[in-house]
Amino acid sequence: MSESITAQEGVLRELRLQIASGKLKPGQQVIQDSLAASLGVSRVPLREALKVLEGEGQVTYHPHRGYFVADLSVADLVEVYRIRSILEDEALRVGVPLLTDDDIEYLEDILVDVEAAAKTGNVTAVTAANRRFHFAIFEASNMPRLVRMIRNQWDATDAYRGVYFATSANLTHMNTEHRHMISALIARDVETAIAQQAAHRENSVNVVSQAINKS
Amino acid sequence: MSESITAQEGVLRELRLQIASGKLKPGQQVIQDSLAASLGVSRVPLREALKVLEGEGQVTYHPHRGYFVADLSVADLVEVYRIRSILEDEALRVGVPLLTDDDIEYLEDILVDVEAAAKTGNVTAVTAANRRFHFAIFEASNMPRLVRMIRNQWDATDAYRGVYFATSANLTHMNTEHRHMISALIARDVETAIAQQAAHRENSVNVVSQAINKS
DNA sequence: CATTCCATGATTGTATCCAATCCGTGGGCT
DNA sequence: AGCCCACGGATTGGATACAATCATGGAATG
Repeated sequence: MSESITAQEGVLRELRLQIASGKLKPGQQVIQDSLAASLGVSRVPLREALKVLEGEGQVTYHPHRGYFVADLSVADLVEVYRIRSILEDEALRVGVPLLTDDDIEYLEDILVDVEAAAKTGNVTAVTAANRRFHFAIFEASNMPRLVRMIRNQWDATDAYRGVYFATSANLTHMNTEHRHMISALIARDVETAIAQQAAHRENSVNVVSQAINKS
Repeated sequence: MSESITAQEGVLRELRLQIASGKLKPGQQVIQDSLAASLGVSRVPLREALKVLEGEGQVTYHPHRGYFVADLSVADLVEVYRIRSILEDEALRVGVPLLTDDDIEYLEDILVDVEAAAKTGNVTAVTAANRRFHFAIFEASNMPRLVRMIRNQWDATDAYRGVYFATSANLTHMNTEHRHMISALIARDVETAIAQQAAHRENSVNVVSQAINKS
């Protein structure tokens, strides 16, 4: 039998997808009645899922007026990336020295997935695999709270990330970065890993800030 | 007329108090029916408030089994304080140079409140004023997301903080620390401020870890 | 005696209903 | 015309009712 899941969890997953895919656009109000209906549930589990997203900063909430998909200002964007950088630096500083050879092997397996996905050009698959790669590294820190905070920051900009991985130049660039990163990890070279991760953020922030400026 | 507030907001405030005061003990299951009844609301707003607390790590949630007041392990505690330290360092590094003379004056006003509260020995008042002091500093960073993350980390250990401010020696110590801190702020001396804040955390972690070990 | 199974009560999950609030709109007044 | 207020539709907030799930304990079985 497939995993018995609560409606609320399913709703949460679906909402994340709709925000990341742009089906729910930044600034837009979430009309609970119609959204709940379109998801095939009542408003109760939907509202609980929205509370979770509110805590992550993916939506904002105004009492008696409802939930709105978060609309980041440039200042918000700068803050999110600054926070990402201090959190990710810490995760790498702690985690890289703890990497086992098995961990490295696992990371290389993920890289194979990423590159395979890149060949097919399936943007969703690339995005997911890229994420798995970076978070597998962060998780080596053994700091689950820290990793969750980093994940929240990534999610916060999902609505703007757009189609970065849709052009082959960007895909090639990503692969190069990943290869540099894994070399640093094999050498357990913390500082290079941190620098590499910073470069990765640099690309990301450029894509996202363009998306924000367009809107 | 006083602020019209939603039930859910009131419930959230009350839950925070009950967790911080130990009325809801770490590890204990939250029985929604009875708690909702004791708060005079139905389960719907209670559940939404619990979702918020779950996002902050104050309670844990197991589908179909319910919510439990978070019970920190020593490893969790270490992680929370490590995260606090990187977040607070950043807030000070950004915020201290931005402090205006007005800000400093405001901080001194708060310190007067803290010391007045200390004289009365009202633990709740001291705790609240102490918190106001530290967060007023953090807020100088103009990084609301960062400040919120720091606040979450403070909240995470509220259930264990106990009666630190109940002994006069500790109160005296706190006042001394605050005076050192404000000197550093007046001098816009980032590094000393960071060191002072680290010392403050050091006290805190000792208190909290004792509380965890007792349980 | 240990183990499995099921019945049962306790608790959570969700749908539905109604109340409270907000917001736009239009009529009346100056 | 411009302003104010009352009203009505749209939407959210919360209470209640019921369904789904889980945990407990005791009976049946080996």
